Amino acid sequence: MTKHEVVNVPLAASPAQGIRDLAARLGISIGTVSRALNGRPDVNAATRQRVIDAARDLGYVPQQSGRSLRKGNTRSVGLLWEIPGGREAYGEPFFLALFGGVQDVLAAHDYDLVIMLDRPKADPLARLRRIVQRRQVDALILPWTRAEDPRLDYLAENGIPFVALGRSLSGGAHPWIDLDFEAASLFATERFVAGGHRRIALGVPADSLMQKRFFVAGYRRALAAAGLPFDEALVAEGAVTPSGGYEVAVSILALRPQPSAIIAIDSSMAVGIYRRLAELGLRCGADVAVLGGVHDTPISEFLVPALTCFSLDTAALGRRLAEVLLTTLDRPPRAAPVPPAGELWPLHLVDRQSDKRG
Amino acid sequence: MTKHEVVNVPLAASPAQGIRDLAARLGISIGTVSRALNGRPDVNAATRQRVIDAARDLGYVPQQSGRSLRKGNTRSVGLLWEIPGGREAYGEPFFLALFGGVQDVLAAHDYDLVIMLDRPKADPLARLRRIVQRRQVDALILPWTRAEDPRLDYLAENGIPFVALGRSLSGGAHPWIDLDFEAASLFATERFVAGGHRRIALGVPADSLMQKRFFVAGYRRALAAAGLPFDEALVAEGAVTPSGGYEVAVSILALRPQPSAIIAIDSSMAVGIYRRLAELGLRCGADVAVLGGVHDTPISEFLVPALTCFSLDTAALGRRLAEVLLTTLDRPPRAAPVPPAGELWPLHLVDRQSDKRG
DNA sequence: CCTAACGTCGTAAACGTTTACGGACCACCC
DNA sequence: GGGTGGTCCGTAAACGTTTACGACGTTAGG
Repeated sequence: MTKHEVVNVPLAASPAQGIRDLAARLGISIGTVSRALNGRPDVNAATRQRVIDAARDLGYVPQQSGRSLRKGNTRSVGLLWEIPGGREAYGEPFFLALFGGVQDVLAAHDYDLVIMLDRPKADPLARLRRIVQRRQVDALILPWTRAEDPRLDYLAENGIPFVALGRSLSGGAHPWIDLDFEAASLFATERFVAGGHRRIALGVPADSLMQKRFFVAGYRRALAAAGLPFDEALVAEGAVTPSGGYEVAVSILALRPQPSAIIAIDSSMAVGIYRRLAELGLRCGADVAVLGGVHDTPISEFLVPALTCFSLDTAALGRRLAEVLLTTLDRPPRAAPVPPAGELWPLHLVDRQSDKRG
Repeated sequence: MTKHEVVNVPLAASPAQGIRDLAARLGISIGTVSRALNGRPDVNAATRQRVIDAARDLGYVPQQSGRSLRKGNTRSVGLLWEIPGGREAYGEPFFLALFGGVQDVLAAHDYDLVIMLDRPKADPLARLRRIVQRRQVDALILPWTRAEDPRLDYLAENGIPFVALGRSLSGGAHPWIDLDFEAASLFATERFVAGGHRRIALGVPADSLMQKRFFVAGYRRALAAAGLPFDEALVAEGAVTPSGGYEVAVSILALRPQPSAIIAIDSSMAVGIYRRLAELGLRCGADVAVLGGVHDTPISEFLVPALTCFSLDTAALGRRLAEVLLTTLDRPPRAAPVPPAGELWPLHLVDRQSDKRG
């Protein structure tokens, strides 16, 4: 029995479980198989092709646990997403498009995106710590930072690469991407002032999200520039949901003199605002102008009247988040670290009917 | 230097990276540390407590890759979720509540839920295969089965435990949970017939989801029982989104004689239907009755008029999915296999205004 | 013809953990 | 005092993969 005969033996049909199996069937060593599949230079072109073909035919794919144990990384990026216990939750349509964008870029670089859900708990770091200590992911994406956000400090201390969606007061220098809520509310308020509105109300979330600060700041700047007084009662807090919008509208529309315009921070509040207006016999647009804030979800366009709101390319935002993460992740070990930078994304007004008299 | 002195040495403050570190600091072997942390019986109670305390203080958590390499499992359950490339996507509010329920039960059993996104591709099995072959998860949850669903066959062939959300024509016996769409549309149609409606239209998705079959089947049964003819033109197809609902309404309301009632399969179509009605000067309820199908999302309640639709405890459904999976997953290796069973969950009508004349 | 260089591949040692196995020690009972 | 049994713990071998290292054969250069 010569070597040639061994080599030409047809490969068995049953799937190969491990690299040893594959190597045995090809009559070569596991080291060569691994090198061939990993694109190392020191393997004969013909051998490499044989290995690749055999792996395809037998359905061999390296097992992740062995691979990451040896290499010390997982080639996956985590996204830890906190959802409240109740039935309503914030930002779903928005997030799906966002995650899709992240996924596309990561997949192109052979990274996996793993989304993990978390419930609000006494210790906000508990789950994050477990993920980091178990080394389940190589890097993290943190959606919606809060004003004081211990997650940022924790990740920075432990040297885990991450990118934050939103700015924060805590944490040192780290890459972030945020939407320019301040410019958006500034623009919206100026627009209403120019349209003759004098009492303009704001709908914002009740929690400590950074968004809220910036949104109110832009509003105040516009008022000040127009010489209008800032009335605390005009800033109403509620959940970023239809029911939250409803509550916001209830409190705002009970004020006297009644405000003539409402700017919500997020368009998901709009449905609730519309309902309250209808209950009071007020026409949206003609009697009270409504501007729907950020996120041009599929709903905005089909409401009656169609909702004027702010839009951005959500999938592009997701792609960019992934790209930023990859610049710190996929670089040679001894390369100079990239300075962490922030990006402020503009929001564009989608001009529809809900803010118009006609 | 006696043993006692070694034992009483205070533990260093820097975090322990591996089990060897922890063992060295405690002056015991790594085997004992592992046994202590894994709750094995053959370890002294005092020693166990020392180990647990030290692990807590030093922040030691076993690294996942080593653990799963040795044990042959990952203690995580995957959920592969296909999202279309466009901006709109189906069922987000519904899914978030569902996933939350899954997460809660899995976490209670010390399993991780990892959600992975996928784009529709030429080979619908590509991603699934990679996940299975890399052994990234121990089991899978498959949302929304199609009539012919190769994913089910693939998982069954490879012996991967899974539970499907929805029934299917393909695949052998496997556990599933489905919503009783047939009973729902039967009930809704009967209700409209009893209310005097004679031309009742249906809005269903364009793809091959099993839901659609059952939904149309219930509708036809109710019509037949009432002696009403089945008119194919009354079944309109569209995406399960506001814009899909709009398109469905456009085609339905152009029919002559005009239908007096519309039953959508999913409440997310309702916003688009409402808009089309408004454009035609028709009053929702008074002129055309609308029934919103499944999923009582936060939006349904706040639409004007409030949407009558079907509801179910989505979080409970998610919890049940996880429980079903765990019965096949968390049992001793040599126990008798549980016979795969299916569960059909009823849908309850939430009675609001959109289907009423008044 | 000797040496160096090169291309290709096999060998074996890691990575961090769990666990089968056996050994040390003690207590107990005939 | 010699078993016997039990408790507790250390040793070492896995799990599947990647990769440093060295070996082998060939070629080129002197």
